Amino acid sequence: MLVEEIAVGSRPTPVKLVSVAPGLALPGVSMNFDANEEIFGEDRTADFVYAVVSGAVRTTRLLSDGRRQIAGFHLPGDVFGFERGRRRRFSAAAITPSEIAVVRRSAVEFAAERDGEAARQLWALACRELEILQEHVLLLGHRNAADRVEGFLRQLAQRRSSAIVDLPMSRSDIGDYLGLTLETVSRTLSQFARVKIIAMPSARRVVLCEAVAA
Amino acid sequence: MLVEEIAVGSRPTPVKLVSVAPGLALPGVSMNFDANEEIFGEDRTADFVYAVVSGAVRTTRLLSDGRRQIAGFHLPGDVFGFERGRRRRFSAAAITPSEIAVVRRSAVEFAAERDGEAARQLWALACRELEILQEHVLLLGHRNAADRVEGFLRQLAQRRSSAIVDLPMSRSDIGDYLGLTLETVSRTLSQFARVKIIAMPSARRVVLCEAVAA
DNA sequence: CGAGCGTTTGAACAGCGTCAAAACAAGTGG
DNA sequence: CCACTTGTTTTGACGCTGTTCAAACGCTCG
Repeated sequence: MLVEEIAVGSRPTPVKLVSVAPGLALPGVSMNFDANEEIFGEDRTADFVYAVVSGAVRTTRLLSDGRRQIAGFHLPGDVFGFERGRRRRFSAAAITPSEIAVVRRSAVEFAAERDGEAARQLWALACRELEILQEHVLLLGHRNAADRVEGFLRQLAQRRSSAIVDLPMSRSDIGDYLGLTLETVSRTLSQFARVKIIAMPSARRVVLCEAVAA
Repeated sequence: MLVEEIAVGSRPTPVKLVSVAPGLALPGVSMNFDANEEIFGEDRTADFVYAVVSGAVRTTRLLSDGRRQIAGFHLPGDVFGFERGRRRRFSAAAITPSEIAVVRRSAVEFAAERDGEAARQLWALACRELEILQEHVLLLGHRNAADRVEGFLRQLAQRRSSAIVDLPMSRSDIGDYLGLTLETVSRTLSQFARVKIIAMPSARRVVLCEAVAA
């Protein structure tokens, strides 16, 4: 049965309709992943599509120089794992313990062909991912560390619609996302706190002051 | 009539079916743009979708520090100008004299809802754009200039399926695409030529040696 | 309480950005 | 055909910013 075919992850619930996006329910399962547990690996066959229910996920690629680049952070409501070809071009792992909705790719394609509204929804989802990726490119385009980190915090705040930003990911993750070292990220955050651009009640929580939150 | 509503560009052909992608023809017009002519501007209403027939296009965003980031280069066969919201989040301009197929957005959405195959094609197009953007993020993730420029040349060669790469864009464009200055791009290319990684018959043409083309 | 991991901070170095000038290419008009 | 203009590309010198290497600090959990 389906739940057996999904090798990774643990304790899948039985197949039923899972909500991939508001107004788009597809047959799939909900699975739980531990922190740092791999969801799928590079070069594996891409038979499933995923939606974050709770927690946080990172998609990464190993670079030629041995470093890893984080292609994206995926938060509740985001989908990931779309692929044109048969193989994965990135690997994905849970950052914190996460609940993930898993839908068979063929089920998605089936729905897209049958149901015009579903096709529209899927297209809108892909466009949303496109926009998020475009914003990521803009972040990386900034030449200095301060602008990148500030933009990163802004984006998180905007996606969460809150000036209080929880950082599920480590400094190293943020660095690999922004093309910086973890030390530079740490230093920049400390400096922001020193000049009162942000408050840092703990290392994994940031509060943006009004001027930045805008 | 439609051709009047499209303000920018010149000499639009009458409305007919234009090929947006292999196997996807939609009602639209073909237009010609001069080098550096704007196709659409930031914050304008996003009523059209575009496909490059010939030439080359850049999509850009003005950054807070006054610099501009190039979000993507669009070559023949690429589509651009997809938008979820009503307004453009980037501006687009022709790099060289270009022929562009222009399709009304409502026509695209109409086709997507009616025709399952068209919806599939559109989804595939969006996924393709996603993949190109992901590769762009990977480029920008590299910490040194040499790796970024090398990756850039590799991508162009791969998209063109040729070791001979024509660069329609200026050094400044490449810099804004890679998050580098035009001087660094120029220096890096010169260095590549010096150590015979590439040959540069002219400033706008690069030939990759076998070891790099792979 | 101690072990282990993530974070912070420091000091020295290297690479890229900045500023500036020269070389080059392409087009214009005498 | 050549002098002149304009825009792009190349190259040089210098300073700053982020990386690198290293050590100390502070959580969290056994």
